[in-house]
Amino acid sequence: MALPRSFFARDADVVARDLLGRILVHELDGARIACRIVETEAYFGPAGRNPHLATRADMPARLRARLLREGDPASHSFRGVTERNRVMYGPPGRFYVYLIYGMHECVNVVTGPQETPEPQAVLLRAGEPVEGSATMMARRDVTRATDVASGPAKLARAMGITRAHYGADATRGALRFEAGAPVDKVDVTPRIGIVGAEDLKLRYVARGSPHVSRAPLATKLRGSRSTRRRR
DNA sequence: CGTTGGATTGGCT
DNA sequence: GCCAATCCAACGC
Repeated sequence: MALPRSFFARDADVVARDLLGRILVHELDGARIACRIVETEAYFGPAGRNPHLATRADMPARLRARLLREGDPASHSFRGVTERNRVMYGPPGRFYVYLIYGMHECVNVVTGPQETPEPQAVLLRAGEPVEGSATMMARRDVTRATDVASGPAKLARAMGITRAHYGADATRGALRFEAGAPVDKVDVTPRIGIVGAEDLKLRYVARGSPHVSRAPLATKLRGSRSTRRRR
């Protein structure tokens, strides 16, 4: 079963959280390749475009106040509509794919209530290969399943997602989401690789998954776990 | 194992 | 011109 439009017609933080455990499928060259989503990040929009957040009693008060007052400066939609981000200003449930660092593509799904449109999206940061893993490993030229889609650009590349999918409907078509099983243990942390909004905790991770992206720098986690030997 | 710098396009000021 | 929601090879220890 594909995830319905209504799934994406909710705020980015809610969708990002709920997307963990869901399946991203791509029917390509007559075969199915699929990943179970294990890491996501939510991106909101500029202040003033999200008045309904005031009614979000379930959102942490500090985060809610911050988004209402200052918006989300780390979002690609923060400075208004442009050629690149226009899909974020459209209806939820469509893919927003962009190029970064001149060579990597990253995939997002547009989210947010349809009645009160806001330019939100959820970045797909990592996945666990569940179908066609051999195809994905070959495409990425890696030998370990945990290296296939453990990062936003890796995920896009492994699954054959490019800017050609920009604006495509995520609820139908060759590239789409299927139900899967939601994850109940989730870690919430600051987003990775951004500057200026490091205090906003909008990254969602399936706790304990070995398929998540690697923290870039000295991520001092108290009680850091011991190193494990590979096989 | 941790850290660093280079790659390389295109969006935006 | 500047530099990004990244990745990985190359180092140093």
